[in-house]
Amino acid sequence: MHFKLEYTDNESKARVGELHTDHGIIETPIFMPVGTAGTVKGVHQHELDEDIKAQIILGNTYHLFLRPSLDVIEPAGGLHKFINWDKPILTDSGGYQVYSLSGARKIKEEGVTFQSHIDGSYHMFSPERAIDIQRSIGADIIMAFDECTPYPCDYDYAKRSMHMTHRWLKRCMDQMDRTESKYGHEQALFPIVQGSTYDDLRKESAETIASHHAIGNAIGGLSVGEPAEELYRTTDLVCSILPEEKPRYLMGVGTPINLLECIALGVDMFDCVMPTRNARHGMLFTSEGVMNIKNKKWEKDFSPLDPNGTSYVDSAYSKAYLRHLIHSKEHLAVQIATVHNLAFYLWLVTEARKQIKAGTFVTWKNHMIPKLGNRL
RNA sequence: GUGGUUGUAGCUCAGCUGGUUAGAGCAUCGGUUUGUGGUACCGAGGGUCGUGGGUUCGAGCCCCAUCUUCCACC
Repeated sequence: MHFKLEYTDNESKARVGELHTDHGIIETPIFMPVGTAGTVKGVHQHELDEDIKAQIILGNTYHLFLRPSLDVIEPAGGLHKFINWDKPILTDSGGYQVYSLSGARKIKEEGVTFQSHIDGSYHMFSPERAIDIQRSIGADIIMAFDECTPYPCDYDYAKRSMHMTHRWLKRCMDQMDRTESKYGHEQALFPIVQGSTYDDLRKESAETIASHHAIGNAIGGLSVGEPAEELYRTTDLVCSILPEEKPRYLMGVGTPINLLECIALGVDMFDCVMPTRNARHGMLFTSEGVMNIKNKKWEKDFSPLDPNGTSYVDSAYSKAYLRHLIHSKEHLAVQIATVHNLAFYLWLVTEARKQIKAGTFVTWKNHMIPKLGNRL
């Protein structure tokens, strides 16, 4: 696997590149739809490919490990075959679940013991175990096992946690060296920068991560409730230290505005549950702003869902119809809204890519951001 | 016709022996959601307690009349 940096913007730190994997090329900047349990909720794999134009999707180690479990994924031939998706997959290591399931887990140097949310059974994830599981799942990009600290987080805790994440990274890398891919394609480990919102910790963490010369690097521990200015300041600082020639993945971000602002800071890859989760609750993202399709004002609006939208659902269905489906809790509502939101997110990053190559990115971004914040 | 039964928010219903501004679920309206424990969560609006009298310091609760729901009997 390798990354080819193709263009760098003159007016910002935005870049255009290609990440070559054994399952195909990912054109950056890219947004990666989240498919926690082996599915991007509500959409078919062929829709992901043909309508949404996703180039890579996420899976989740914690969730897939508990269900269906490796006993099913391994004999299936790995996650790609199991779910019928032959483009790249990235798996999160379960580090975020350690954070989000904070009620039912215990963190130690050796690893994390936690209780299954499904049947209450006890399990232990160590850095070594997280790598082994991700080998069995077979993702192209596998994430280091880290601790994602909450916001706010006191300095001493953030510092100790960051150092443990660094030690865990070393153990992840050693385990990568001791093992090999199970399904014949290359798997790359991305390490994760931590350090909460403390500049000196972020600097130290970014330098440590950079020193490992991984194929790509990730920024974690953000978009956990901090103000947008903190997100941008920290991302800017970390990007200035991470190597130019390697892809940068900002984990868990974000809103359409977050994406454009962070692309301008030099981020290449994003993932976020926002377009999929919010779709299920009736919030649609469009190039003219966000729309709560549940609102009464759409009741008799029979115009296309999004006249500027790129996916077939945007012209095939009306606002009034989607409102009706959402209110009726119909399954088709989830499908339409999710296809729309993901297609919009993919359009946004693809358009950003074009604008960077054309040298018009900053002008375009400044034109888009006020619109993206509108409430329709 | 007689006896009993019922009437409280748009809907289904709680409201203990009468005691502050009458509650819930659903529905409606609005908001939240950032490496997915999310068909989730938060908030708001909405009732002259069938109607009219009466008893009482005080009535959704007690009494009378009347209308209404359902049941049984003639």
